[in-house]
Amino acid sequence: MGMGVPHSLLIRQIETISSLSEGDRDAVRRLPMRMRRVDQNRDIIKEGQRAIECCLLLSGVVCRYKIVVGGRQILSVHFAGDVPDMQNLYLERMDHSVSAMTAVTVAHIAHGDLRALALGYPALAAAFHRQSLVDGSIEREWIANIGRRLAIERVAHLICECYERMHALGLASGESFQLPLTQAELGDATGLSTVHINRTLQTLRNDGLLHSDGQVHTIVDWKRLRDLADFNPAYLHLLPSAKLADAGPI
Amino acid sequence: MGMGVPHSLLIRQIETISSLSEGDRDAVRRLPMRMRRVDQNRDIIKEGQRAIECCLLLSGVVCRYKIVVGGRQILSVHFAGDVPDMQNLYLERMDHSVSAMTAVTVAHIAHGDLRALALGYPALAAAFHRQSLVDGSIEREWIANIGRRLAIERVAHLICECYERMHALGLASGESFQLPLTQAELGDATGLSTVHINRTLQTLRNDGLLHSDGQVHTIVDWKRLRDLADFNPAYLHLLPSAKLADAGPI
DNA sequence: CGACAATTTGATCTGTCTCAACTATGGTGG
DNA sequence: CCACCATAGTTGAGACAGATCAAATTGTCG
Repeated sequence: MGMGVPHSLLIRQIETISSLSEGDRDAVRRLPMRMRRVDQNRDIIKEGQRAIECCLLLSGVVCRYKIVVGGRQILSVHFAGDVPDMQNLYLERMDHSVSAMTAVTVAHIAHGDLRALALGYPALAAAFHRQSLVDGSIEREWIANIGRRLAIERVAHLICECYERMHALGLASGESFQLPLTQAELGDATGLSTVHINRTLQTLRNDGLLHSDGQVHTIVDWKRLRDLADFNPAYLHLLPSAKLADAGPI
Repeated sequence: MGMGVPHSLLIRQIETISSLSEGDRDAVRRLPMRMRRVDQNRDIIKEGQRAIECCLLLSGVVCRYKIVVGGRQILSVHFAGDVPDMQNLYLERMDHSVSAMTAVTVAHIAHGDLRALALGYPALAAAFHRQSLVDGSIEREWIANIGRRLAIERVAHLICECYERMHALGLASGESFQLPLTQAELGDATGLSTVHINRTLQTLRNDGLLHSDGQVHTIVDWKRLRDLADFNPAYLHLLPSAKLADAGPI
């Protein structure tokens, strides 16, 4: 009860975008959590359902997605430490589904406990609010990415974003990182077909920007990749302490 | 002091998605507001700026947008009663710009006053939070719209959304409504070119779904338009009292 | 080894873009 | 009051990014 690894993970995540006092951190450490394991490709919660708890991702990767007539659209990707369904704290019904892209472990936190926390600790209420605003900011960047960029720029941008966010969460270091998405899933995230993702990754590799081998991606030329993607990490609203150095790791 | 039209407008907007008590409404009525007029096509706030106040839209239409190498991408459209920049209550820097699509009047509300309100009235804090979550929900639907739907479906979906939202705000009644966007702006909102918007609107008209004449759009066959667009208004998270009847106005 | 999922390749097709010209439409100043 | 100009809408022709379809290849795991 309390003080566990899950609580530290949550605190770490919150502190990538908000500052907390020791009292705030202690309050988070007292949050009751219920662990659960979810298999790969299983939905954690489905569109239309109503939820009574949020889920903190402890390990693995999940995505949020919608099914429309044109196929599946992935809306966001989340890593260990993220709370992908913070939104249903104040919206009764899910307007999208959350799915495990790998086998994952999650910690469920009751809405009641989170709301009580928000009432007693305004800084945490603001941090939760801020968290959902950052999610919104990332969603807006995805709108622009899908709406106005070419395939190669879209893919490069998604890679840059995941790279930067995983660094902030301590899930990547150096120029290689593991992003467990299939090419079909990369397509669903960027609004492209699987075949075109395949060809686009080959182009990125031939151009000497990125080397992708299965789920392991190696940044070959960060500066040129960033320029191609038109990637400006400001929209992630990371605190300075969580950012990559400007010049990047290369 | 207070009790003005702007305050009623804000209350009406909040009540399309959250329930308030009389005490909450009174607190909103005491909010100090500073009116301002903005010309068409002027930015109200620009990407990168830091803001110390939110703006409540009193009349006219504004959009949020980003400029990327591929052009401009409109991220959302807002009508009288909306607070398009609720987000910068907890994020220092704008990650996008807000622009007046028509001549508009706005009421600025200081962040300090809003934060004080949120502290004293938890229901309002939740309503503000809920507001930004609904904005996020709409953004996610736009991702799916742009990423996975054909041009004609995208345009139809945007029209359905604006129609439904304007009804909820009391800005439209019957089957005709005025949406003051040029075809170029419709293109920027849907990730399409101006020329293709033009042809798509003609197709919608020839198919007997929608008749657009300048900025006045007339729903000719709501059911078929909704079906084509794959439009399900659940993502707007409107309270029952603000919804269109299921069958729609036709 | 067999089976199944993921990746890769080739060929063809098609939505949508781009470019360019032309036509309303409306506002402004001479 | 009209000539002018800017803005928005319309049309046509051609180009191209990316989709689709189908098959082959590779990888993975029981």
